[in-house]
Amino acid sequence: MAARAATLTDVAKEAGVSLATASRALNGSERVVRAELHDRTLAAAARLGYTPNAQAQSMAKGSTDLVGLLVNDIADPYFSTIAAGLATAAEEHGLLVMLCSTGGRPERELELLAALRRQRGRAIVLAGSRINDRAHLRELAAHVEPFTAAGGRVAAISEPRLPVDTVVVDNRRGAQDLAARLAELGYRRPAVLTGPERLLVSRDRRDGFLAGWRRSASGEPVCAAEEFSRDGGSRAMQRVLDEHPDVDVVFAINDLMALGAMAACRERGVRVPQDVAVAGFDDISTLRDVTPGLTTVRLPLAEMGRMALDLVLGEDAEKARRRKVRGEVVLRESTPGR
Amino acid sequence: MAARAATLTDVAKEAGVSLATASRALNGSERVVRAELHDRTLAAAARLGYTPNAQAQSMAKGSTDLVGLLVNDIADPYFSTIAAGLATAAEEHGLLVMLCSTGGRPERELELLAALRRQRGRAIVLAGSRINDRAHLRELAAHVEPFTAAGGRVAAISEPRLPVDTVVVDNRRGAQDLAARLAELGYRRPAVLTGPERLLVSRDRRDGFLAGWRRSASGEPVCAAEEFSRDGGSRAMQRVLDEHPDVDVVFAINDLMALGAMAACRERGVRVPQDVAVAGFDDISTLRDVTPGLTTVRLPLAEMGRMALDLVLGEDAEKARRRKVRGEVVLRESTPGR
DNA sequence: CTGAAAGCGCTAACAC
DNA sequence: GTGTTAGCGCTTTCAG
Repeated sequence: MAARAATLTDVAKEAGVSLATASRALNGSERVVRAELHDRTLAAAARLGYTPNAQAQSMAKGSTDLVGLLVNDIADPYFSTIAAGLATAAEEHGLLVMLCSTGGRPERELELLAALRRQRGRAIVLAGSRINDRAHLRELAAHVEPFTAAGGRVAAISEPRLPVDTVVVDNRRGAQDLAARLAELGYRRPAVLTGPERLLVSRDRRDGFLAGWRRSASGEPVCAAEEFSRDGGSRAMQRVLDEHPDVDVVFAINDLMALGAMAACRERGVRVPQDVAVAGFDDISTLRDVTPGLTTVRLPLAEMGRMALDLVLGEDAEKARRRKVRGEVVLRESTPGR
Repeated sequence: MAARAATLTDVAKEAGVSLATASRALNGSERVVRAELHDRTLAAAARLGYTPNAQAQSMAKGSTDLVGLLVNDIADPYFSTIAAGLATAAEEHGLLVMLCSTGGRPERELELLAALRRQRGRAIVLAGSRINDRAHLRELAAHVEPFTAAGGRVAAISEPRLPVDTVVVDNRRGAQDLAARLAELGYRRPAVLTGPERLLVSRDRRDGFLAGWRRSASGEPVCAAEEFSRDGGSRAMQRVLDEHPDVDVVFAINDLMALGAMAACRERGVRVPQDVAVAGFDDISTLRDVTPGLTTVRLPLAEMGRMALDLVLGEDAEKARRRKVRGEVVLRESTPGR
């Protein structure tokens, strides 16, 4: 066993035609091959269980139909929704998506970017928050530059820190709008549950919220930083409950953290929204049915994946283009107002 | 622009060494190359922004470090969790995962399987329920067979319908156990919310539940089939509420459908669990915090991804091996008992 | 330890 | 129309 896979040469021999003819019949342009030879070739291919070798094909023609997608964590619904959107768009273009998950580790991000470069895909999409680390950014750029110089295309879905096309989420603005709405609803003692300081998403959303709050109401929000996850949200909420029991509304930097926060409240016997209101960010679809309904800032996640692919497949506009995405505040029962 | 990427030949020339030496220094075994030439080569490579061409490499050495993963829907947490588990395991083996999402369309599954074959990956993992369709199964097998015959490995995470290694989830057993527990809790008028009949997961879970129920209590469960999703669950629940308002417990074939069912109850003013109890299947992690806590059958999703990779990388045991996975009933507040 | 040269499977000129 | 042949970028004998 482990016999080698049938090659085009095998097929050509089996069909009694030349290599070139076999290639044309199987993978090349239509009509050029006489019907009889065409059929004979196809029959031979079927008999041999032949499948073209994509590696060899793309070497010979110097181009692939692969696009790489790099995400922080594929198990996170934020990224899996983006991935799904991008995959759908890719299918329409006949492209194959190579999806890699970095687990949020910067070194791994570099490794995977390198791996994607090696695959010589047509394009690479980087989804996932940039971190505030010049050295890492420089290394990233060092990979991106030769790739684009060689004709590869790169886009990012994140803060615009790299010299590539990027789908920019207006995190500040979204959080700011949310803060304004919450202040309007009569809340006065806010807390912000953030992720690690180095994550730009986290920083932007917090800063946006603070700005929006200061503009609309008095009372400085308290902040608690934890891991960027459901459990982080839970821990952050517990700290807030311990240290600032009078807080009346909590903004968690994303829905997952908000989920953890709500769970923490439940465990402590703190009622949401009667005792404390909770809001998140992203509008993860599986979370739309939690109770009480979670107020959040809706992001068009799947659409963002599609936009990134469009950017990366579109005209090469020399300069790094920006496509801005705005979040829309969605008020639900978790913030009924006072 | 669009200058071609630097090749090994370029590097060799730049470093003033032979192609073979450059190859050895950059990608081959260590020590064989004298330190000086080694360094000179690396320097040249860095200067040129050289990255090996993986396609060419794997052509030359006749093997890849790609493994393909085919899932129904990457946006579904069931699959994204499996994918994450598999990706983690793949990383440990230095393998790259090529993730493809079929959207549940059988034709697309075939197309993507073919694409994965073309990529000549080392292995392919098929995750996702098989459907009850002999023709489709035959076509699938027709792709799998030549791939394995040529030394490729294939594993499935699903019902064992294909002649390949498979991680088999004991859906019947899990549902059966759940039924027994619910009967024990005193429920007497059950309903089952299923997906399309052709989906084997759906069928197995329903049949398991029915069997378990009949063994433990009287009263035949009513069934409602809808789409295999949150919205399907909602619709199915509405129908049950309309046609069998006396139902006291509902088993939804998976957590997503259960979520939809709970939402439908809320909209109708039917209280869960006071008026009707609800249970799901899978134990999706983001759904562990819904209220009331959802009774379900826990599946080790990430672990299943890892197991599939182990199978596919392990000794080729000639015969299609089976690794059975059992679900564990997790009782939560959505089924407090009567 | 280093270099020359033969492929890996396929496409794309280029001839016939 | 169809066949021949020269690469695509790299690894790997096989000689030196």
